[in-house]
Amino acid sequence: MNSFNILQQITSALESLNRSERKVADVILSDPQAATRSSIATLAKAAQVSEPTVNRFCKRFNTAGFPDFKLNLAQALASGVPYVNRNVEADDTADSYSPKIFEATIASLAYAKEKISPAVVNRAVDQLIQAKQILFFGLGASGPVAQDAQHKFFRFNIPVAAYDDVLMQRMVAAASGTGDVIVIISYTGRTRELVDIAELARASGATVIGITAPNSPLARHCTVVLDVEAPEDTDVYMPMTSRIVHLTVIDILATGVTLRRGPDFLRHLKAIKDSLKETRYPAEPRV
Amino acid sequence: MNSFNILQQITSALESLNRSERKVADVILSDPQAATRSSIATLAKAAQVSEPTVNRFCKRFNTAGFPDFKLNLAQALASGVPYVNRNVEADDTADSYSPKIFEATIASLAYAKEKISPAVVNRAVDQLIQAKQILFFGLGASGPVAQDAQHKFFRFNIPVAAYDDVLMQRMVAAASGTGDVIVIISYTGRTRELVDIAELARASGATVIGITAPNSPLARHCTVVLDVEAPEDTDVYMPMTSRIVHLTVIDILATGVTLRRGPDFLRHLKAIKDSLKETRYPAEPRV
DNA sequence: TGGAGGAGGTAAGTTTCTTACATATTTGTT
DNA sequence: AACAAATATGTAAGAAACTTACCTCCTCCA
Repeated sequence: MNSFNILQQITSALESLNRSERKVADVILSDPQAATRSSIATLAKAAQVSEPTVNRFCKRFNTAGFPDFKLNLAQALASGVPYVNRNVEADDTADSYSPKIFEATIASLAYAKEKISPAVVNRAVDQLIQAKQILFFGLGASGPVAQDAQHKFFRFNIPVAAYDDVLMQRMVAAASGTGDVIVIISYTGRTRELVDIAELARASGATVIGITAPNSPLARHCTVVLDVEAPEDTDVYMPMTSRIVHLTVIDILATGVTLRRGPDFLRHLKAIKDSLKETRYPAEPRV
Repeated sequence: MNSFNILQQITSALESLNRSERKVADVILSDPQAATRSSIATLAKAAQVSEPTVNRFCKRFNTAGFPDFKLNLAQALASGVPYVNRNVEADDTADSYSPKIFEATIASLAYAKEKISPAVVNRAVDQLIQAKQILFFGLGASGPVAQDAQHKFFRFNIPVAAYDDVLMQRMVAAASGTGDVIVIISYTGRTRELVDIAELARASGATVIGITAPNSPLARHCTVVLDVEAPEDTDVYMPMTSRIVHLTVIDILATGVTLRRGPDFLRHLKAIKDSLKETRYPAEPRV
C-alpha cells in the first residue's frame, strides 16, 4: 500500500521543512486539486522557488519525481480520506459536518478494507457454516449490530439469536456447547463482562468468533478474531464509524456463508425476498 | 465534478473503439494501476501501437492528453468506486468478495454524500431539537437501525424509543401528538404498513421525518424527507449498503443535534462516556 | 477499380522534468 | 568575529515525455 495519504504526510511534516520547501507545501496545501493539474514550472512560480526545489520537495516525500508526486496527490484527493483535521468542530454547519461524517466513515471502511485478512474471514466462515446454532452478542452500540446480524443469518435457516444484555449472554454462553458458534461484537475488546463470557463459552466447548480490536483482552479468548482496529476517537463521544465497519464485516461473513452454500441456496434467499412483495406498494416506473 | 470514473467509461465504450484503441483499452484495463505509472511510450509499446494512438485514445475520453488521462485514472482507482462489474460472483473467494463488499459500501456512501441536502438535514435537526419525544420506527433490516438511533439519541436526555414491530408502531403513532417526532426508516419507502403509520402520525399532529427513498409513497407523507436513493440491488438478496447509509444519516442527525446543544452539552456527553470506564479493562500501552 | 475518408504511423517540435554544477546561506567552531 | 563545513537554493543544460503536423496505408463504396 501507498504509505497512506501524501497530503497528511505533508501536513505533518510542515514543521520540519526548510524555507523554500515550506513555500511549496503551502502552495500545494492551499489548493491540492490545482496542484495535480499544474506543471512543475507553474507550481515553482506560484511558490516563488526554482523548479529543482519543487523536484527535491517531491523526492523528500518518497516519490520518484514531480509526475509521480502529482499522481499520489491525485489519489489522496480521490480517496475521500480527509487530509487536514476534518473532525467536526463546534461551529460547523450542516454544509460542513455532513460531508465530514461521510468522509470519516468512508475513511475507516477504506482502512478496514486493507486490514482485513481473507484467511481469517475464511476461517470464520468455516466455523459459521458448520454451526448447529449461531449466537450474536453485543452490548451498547453493538447491540443493534448483533440484531442486524441475527436478521441476516436468520435467512440461512440455522438457529440464530442475538442478545444484547449481559445476563442472557452469560446464561446462554454457559449453556452452549460444541457446535455452537458465538460471535461477540465489541469495539474496544475491553469490556470485562464480554471477556468473561467469551472465556465461559470456550470452556463450555463453543466456538467464539470475535469482531473486535486486535490484541485486546477479548481477542485473546476467541477462536477466530476478525480485527477491526480502533481508529482514534474522532467523534463526539459516540461510537460512529466503528459499528459501521462491524456491520460491513457481518455482511462479508453473510456473503461468505451464502457463497459456500452454493447456487441452490440463492434460490432459497430469493423465495424469502419474494415473500415480502405483497407487503409493498408496487415500484413506480423510473423517470 | 469530474464526469465520474473514467474506468467505467472505458469499459462501456469498449465496443465502439476501433482496433488500435481497443488494444490500448485492453492494456489499460488489464492493469490500470500500472498504466498510471507508465509513460506514453511504455504503454504504446505494450499495446503495440504508436504513441499518437495512445494520445488520441486519451482525448477521446475528454482528457487534455496523456498526463491528464493518467491523473483521471489514478483518481478513479483511488476513489474506491469499482470500475468493472464488481458484484459478488458465485465463484468468488474471500480474497475477492471482501474487498468488493467494502467497495460497494464505500461507493454508496460516496454517492449519498453528494446527494444529501444540508438544508434538509437542518430542517430535520430543527424538528428533533424541539421534540418533546422522539420515536424511531423501522421494520426488518431497518429495525436494528432504529435501535441504533435510539441508542444515540438516548444520550440527549430527551424521551426516545425505538419500535420494530408494526402493532406497536401503529399504536404509538395513533397516540402521538404535537411535539412528538417520529423518524421512519425504510429503504424502499413502499412498505404499506409504514405508509399508513406515517399518515396516522401526521393526522395525530406528530412530525414525521422519513429516512427513505425519494418520491416514494412514504416520502409523500413525511414532514421532512432525508432522501437515500436506492441503488441497484447489487447484493445477494439482502439489504446491505442501504442500512449503512441510513446509519450514517442517523450519525449526521445526532451530530447536528449535539452541535445545536452547544459546548455545555459536550460535557454532559463526556460524563456518560466516562461512566463506562469502570466496566472496562484498562487500555494497554500502544506498541 | 479508383477515389474518398478514416485509421494509424513517422518524425519533428515543444513542453516538461531531471541532473549536474555553481552560488548563496546558515551553522558551528575556534 | 571569522572561517570552514554543511546545507540550501538557483542556473542552465540535457534528457525524457508528450503533442502536433503530416504522410501512408487500408477499407469501403460507387
